[in-house]
Amino acid sequence: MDDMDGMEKKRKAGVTMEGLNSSQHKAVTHGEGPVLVIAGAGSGKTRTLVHRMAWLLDQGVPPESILLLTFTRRAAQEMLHRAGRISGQACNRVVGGTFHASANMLLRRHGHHLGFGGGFTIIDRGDAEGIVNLIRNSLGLVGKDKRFPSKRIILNLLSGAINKSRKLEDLICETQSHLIEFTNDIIKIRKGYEEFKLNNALMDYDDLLVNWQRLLAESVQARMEISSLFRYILVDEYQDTNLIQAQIVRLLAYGHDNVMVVGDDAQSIYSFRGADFYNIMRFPEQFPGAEIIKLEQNYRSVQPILALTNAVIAQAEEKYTKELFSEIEGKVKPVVYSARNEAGEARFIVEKMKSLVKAGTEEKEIAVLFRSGFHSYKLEMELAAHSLDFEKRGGMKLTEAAHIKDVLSFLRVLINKWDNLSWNRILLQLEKIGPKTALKILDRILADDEPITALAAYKTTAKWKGALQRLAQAMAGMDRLELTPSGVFDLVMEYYRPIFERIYHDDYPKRARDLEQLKALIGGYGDLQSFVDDTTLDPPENAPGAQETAPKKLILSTIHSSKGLEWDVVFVIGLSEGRFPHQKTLPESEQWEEERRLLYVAATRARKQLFLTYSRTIMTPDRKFLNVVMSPFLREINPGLYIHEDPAPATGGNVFAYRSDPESAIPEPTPLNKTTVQSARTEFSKGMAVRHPFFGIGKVKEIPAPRRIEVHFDRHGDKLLHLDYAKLEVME
DNA sequence: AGAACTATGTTTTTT
DNA sequence: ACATAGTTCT
Repeated sequence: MDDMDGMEKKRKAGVTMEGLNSSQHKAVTHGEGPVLVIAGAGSGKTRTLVHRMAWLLDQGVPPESILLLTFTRRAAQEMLHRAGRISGQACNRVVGGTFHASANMLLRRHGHHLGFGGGFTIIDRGDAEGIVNLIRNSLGLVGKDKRFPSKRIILNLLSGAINKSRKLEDLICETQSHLIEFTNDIIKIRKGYEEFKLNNALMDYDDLLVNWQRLLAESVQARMEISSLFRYILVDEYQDTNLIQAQIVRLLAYGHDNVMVVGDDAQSIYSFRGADFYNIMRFPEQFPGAEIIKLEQNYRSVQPILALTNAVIAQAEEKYTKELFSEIEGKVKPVVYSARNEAGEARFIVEKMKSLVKAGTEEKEIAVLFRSGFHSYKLEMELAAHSLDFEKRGGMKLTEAAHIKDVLSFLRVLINKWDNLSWNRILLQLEKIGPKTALKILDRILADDEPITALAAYKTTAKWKGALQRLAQAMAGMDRLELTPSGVFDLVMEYYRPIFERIYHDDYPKRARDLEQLKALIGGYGDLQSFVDDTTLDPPENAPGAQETAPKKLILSTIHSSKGLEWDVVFVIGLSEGRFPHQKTLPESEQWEEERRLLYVAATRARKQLFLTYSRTIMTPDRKFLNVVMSPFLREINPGLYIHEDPAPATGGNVFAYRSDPESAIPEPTPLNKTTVQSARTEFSKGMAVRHPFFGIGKVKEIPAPRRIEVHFDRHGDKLLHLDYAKLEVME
């Protein structure tokens, strides 16, 4: 990075191509027409795009005719910044961002206002309460019908449908058909959904893209206008696009086909969100005459790390064959560490970290990656105990926090007075008003032409009447057009602060800082409508003007959020069976393959040193200990590719199904030993009835140690067994 | 009796 | 943050 800084500073005009290999150079200087860059991890995909951007600018292409589509807003900013340094030109006129942000901007420009003016509501997890209540209410199933699906099921169905659906009608239809499976009362459900559909136009992230796609597909004029506006289109992480996004790219390039997409099929990890890596395969069909450039040299990792990551991905069922190689010197093999328990795993990591830091590694060059957010809890505690500072990524977003949503609902109601979900949220904040009462109030006021006035006039003898009046008064005060967004915000806070301090009495000072941040954000907007649109679709992380602060701390991150980043030292933790891949994943499924790619993404983040750790015992949801083995993805790999550190080797028992053969360079994977997996997954607890092939039927008496079990057998008395040896079956 | 509130346990990944 | 069960309020 540093040498590149120097290189970029040295030049004033004329893009330098130093440090690019011939394939990259070819991609960068490709003048016109479609290009597909298929590239491995760490092969300089993003660098190629950055250099192309700089090169285009250097050729005299005006910045505003370049459209840069990336996966995250942060990635776009980073790329624009770098291209600016290389070309010596300001890139702030290049349009860059996520698909959603660009869609929002372009649609606004074409007068297709999105957001809440039309009564659309974005669904997310936090809105579950409102949605489910609306459904239940419209079905007349208030707290009676036990057969009615739970909130969780409805939500899962909705989000499942969202990921796949193209149109609102499909969404409703699909959810409805799933709901029918869960209930026997088809007519009721249908009727309820019809009403639900009428009252609540649902809009999800993909619908925004559909709007964009429709605009481009249906209006030749819009298509012409936009495609002549953006003469060069660059797309990063193309394997993470969904079908609509691919269509949008196709339509955007109408007439000129100057599209360059880069991607790696082996790094496709977002299928649960609708991403389809076949988009990469289909690119040449969509853009006839597309040039395909492969980047196979890795510029990130040392060869031993690459050997291991290659082995991980070599097991994939379906892939473009790419054998990555690296010329970066280094002999340190990745380390696989088997800990006895999670505490041991955490201790190992902290100790290693401390010695690395002592030896001169900067803390910001170390990252810990894991499958799910909660896998790092133990480690977080251990780090805190050693007063090591860290930044956790992949947690909650600013706009997902409850208190931020509270404030946003006021703003949303001001934009759309019939936004029932936001109203619902506001009403629930009042004491003595719960879901039922809120619905009753909503029923009345949403039927009115002026909900706020109707609220003020709401007749009731209940104790909360005063609170309702104060709310109505405050809302009426906010609902004035001459107010600036900041002005509205201040009024909201004036009303909301006492409520805020009551609801979050535990930790409101901490949450108050988020509200300050929101205030700063809102200050950058001229009108409330755009603010509400933007925060809903693609929330900006920082207030305008706030410096993007490069973290100086050690990073803990979910693998998903680590995409596209790299560190000198990477720890991938929680590589136990049942934890990675995620428990519900079935072998030989699409999902299984995606989990494997996830491990690949994680391991390829490392430049110099890679640690893969797992614990032999994990805690189950019901606080029982579960004996587990190494993740199947690691068991498939030739142990010669890593150093196995094992402070307490499992005695007996073939933990590693893989039989190493030092002679064969690329070994055949041994199929997983199903019985081992089975017994490893079985959990035992006190009082459980079990069967032993020789001792017969018995009852678990005690579990003295993680791998030991004491059983009282009907005929043979008490026996202390070792789980590695004993073939115990659980009786149902 | 029904609604609101409190306490407790669990949690896949996210533009 | 959500689900669920159990308790208190109206």
